[in-house]
Amino acid sequence: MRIGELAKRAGTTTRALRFYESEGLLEARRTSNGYREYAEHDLRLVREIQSLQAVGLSLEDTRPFVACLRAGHESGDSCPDSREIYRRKLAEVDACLDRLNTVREFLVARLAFQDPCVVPEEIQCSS
Amino acid sequence: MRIGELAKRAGTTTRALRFYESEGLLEARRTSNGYREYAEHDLRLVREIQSLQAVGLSLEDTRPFVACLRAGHESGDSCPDSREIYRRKLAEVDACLDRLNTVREFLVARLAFQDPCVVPEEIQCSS
DNA sequence: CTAAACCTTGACGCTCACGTCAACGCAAGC
DNA sequence: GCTTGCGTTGACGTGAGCGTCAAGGTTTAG
Repeated sequence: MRIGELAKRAGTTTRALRFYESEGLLEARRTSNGYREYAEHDLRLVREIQSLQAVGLSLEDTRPFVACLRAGHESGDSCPDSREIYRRKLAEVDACLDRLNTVREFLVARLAFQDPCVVPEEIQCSS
Repeated sequence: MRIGELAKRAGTTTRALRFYESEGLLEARRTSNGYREYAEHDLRLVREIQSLQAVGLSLEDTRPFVACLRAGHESGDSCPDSREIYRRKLAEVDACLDRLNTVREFLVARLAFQDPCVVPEEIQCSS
């Protein structure tokens, strides 16, 4: 299958797929005219990347999962490196939740009363 | 006070202050040699901007607060526009909290078992 | 034969809040 | 007079994950 079909089946764009390749997440053999040719297996890889991005992992963080699938495992998160990423992300999420709860309380307080109030330190939770 | 002193007293940089000015958040009269000259009042404005950024508001969102202070109010969030920003932000934070809790449960589940699991839709909570 | 619909690489655009030069002027201490 | 440390404007860089041309080659349907 060529890049357009893979993109359509994965619900993404050719640009994204080329970007993944440039990042070393995806590989493709080339046909004689230089077109990329993908296998069914690659659809699985793309879907893995997408679902991980959906939970807020960076592309960088998806590497171990892709490698895990490439290594032949049935699921991308059955390898130690992948599970470590999960743990790191969980810690991040927990920290973010704490922070957002603090912010929430601050906002609620400011909306309820009009008293000056001490402000927390910094913020930059993403994902 | 000149820009360097204001930056130091506010714990920020001259670059940031010039940027605020370019965004219309801060104004300064100029001395004969072209140097910016700030009043004590401006320190208050900068602090307001900083504390709002600390709770995750964008610079754009700090405008009403700054305007409120400029209008002579004792606190930047005593004006309707400011309070509206608070409400919008609170809604954002709540949505983000929901999303992060979903993500958290997903991560915990994946770490606990190794079963395949349906993945949520999209993510992009910031602040 | 031609137009449409694919594919290729390369390169700039986007968001946000500045950081980091570059190249210069001004002021003060020695 | 020279250095040091202020200030000025302008312009490009940063990160993430692509979007969006640009300028071409290829394949297929009519």
